Amino acid sequence: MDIQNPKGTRDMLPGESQLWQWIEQTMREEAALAGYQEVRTPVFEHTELFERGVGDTTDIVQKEMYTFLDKGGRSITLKPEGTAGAVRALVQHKLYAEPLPVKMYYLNNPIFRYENPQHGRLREHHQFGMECFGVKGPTADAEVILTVLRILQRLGMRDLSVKINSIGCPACRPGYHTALRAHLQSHYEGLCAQCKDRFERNPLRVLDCKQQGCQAIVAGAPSILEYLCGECQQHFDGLQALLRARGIGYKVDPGIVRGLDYYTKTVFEVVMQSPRGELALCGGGRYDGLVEEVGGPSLPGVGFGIGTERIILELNNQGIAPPQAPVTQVYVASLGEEGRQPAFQLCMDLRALGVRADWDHMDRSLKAQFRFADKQGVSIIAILGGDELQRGSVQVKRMADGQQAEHPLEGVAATIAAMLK
RNA sequence: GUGGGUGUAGUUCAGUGGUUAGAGCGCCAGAUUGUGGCUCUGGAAGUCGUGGGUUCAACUCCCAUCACCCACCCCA
Repeated sequence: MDIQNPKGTRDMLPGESQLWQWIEQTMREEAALAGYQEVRTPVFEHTELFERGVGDTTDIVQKEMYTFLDKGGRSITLKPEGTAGAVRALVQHKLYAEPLPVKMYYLNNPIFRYENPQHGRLREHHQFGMECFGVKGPTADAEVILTVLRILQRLGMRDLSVKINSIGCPACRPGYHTALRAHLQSHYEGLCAQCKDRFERNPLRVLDCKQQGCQAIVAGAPSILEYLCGECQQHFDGLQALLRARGIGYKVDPGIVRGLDYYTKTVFEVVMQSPRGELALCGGGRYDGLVEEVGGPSLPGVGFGIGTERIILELNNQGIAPPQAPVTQVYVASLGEEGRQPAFQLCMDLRALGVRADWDHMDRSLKAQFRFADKQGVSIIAILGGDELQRGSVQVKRMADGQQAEHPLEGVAATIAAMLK
């Protein structure tokens, strides 16, 4: 029996849950402030959804999906990204018939990609994402970008950069493809093997090749921004005006292209400086053709996904920890057989008053109970010994200053609860 | 998928062929009668990742395998 979690997965242990819950609460609150409601879709979908939605020329679909046949012979795939499932739900349940826009978010959906694990890269990770459907103009683009920035800011992060780009639409991208191909064609021999392949399938992806030779060729390539049609240009200008109006220090980077085929017009990334260079924290953009591609009406959309494990990486890099609530506030120490039941009773009374209370389950010595309670960070210990029980009272000790007083057992739960305020 | 590194108590790590494998931290217990943090003392705890092989003898050398870390690739 191999007791080991599968490669590329991680356990979230009890000691980390406060961190996750703090992040999740921040996400929920900011999404709610922007009028987004939670959607939960299945962990797996029909493979075809991703082949059509994400695009079957992408690396994700070509080599990174967890795909298998179920017992009914259906081809099933574990979600490799968050948007397609949300779009499928929107189309299937005809949410677009509701007043527009339709705004939804998903919170820590597990995302699966079969890759070699590395720094900030797992086979199962978790994403928060927001999707806004039905808005053609750049206000929605700005809204989702600003919301993710607010979340990161509220978590206390500094020095994150926002990069935006426009990759055009079906009207203007072909013109750019032609121009880009023409440029790459004249330097074809200098391209790496992979880029020669990209040249055929998706020349845009040559732009973010890291090979030196390709970089040099790309440096001289035409920029997509010179080929945007009027509508795309106007959209991009509009987005930038909105970001500037909010004082967002973004950078236009014609090199960001994104690894999913569904994007149109706006694409963006929020990038962190890891010790080994840049790592994308958040990626997103506009996908005006996706709803239709999945079988719905022609409906524009824009959204992003952000990896929670990467947020945690960056929080650790920046030395940020959540406000810690003590696991236990009040510890009820008892001595011997006769103290056990009164301790249990007092503890339950405290819990009924909303106090995090616990007692000794381990039959430890009083000293050990104190040590244990102190390690839990409790602020009050109530002591039930033989002497106190005879007098119908209980000792209440405040850990911070060591002050201790005897109170009648009757009504002491309320007294303690009041002391915590 | 390709290449490099690592894998020894709960944890961080020492230990490179030869008795019962060690340390810090953590854990448990004690330091006079029923009281935490500091200190001192003691204790428990290890299939040396796993499986083969070489050898009189393997944590140590060789091979395979698994996992982790790093690079490429790509991305959250």
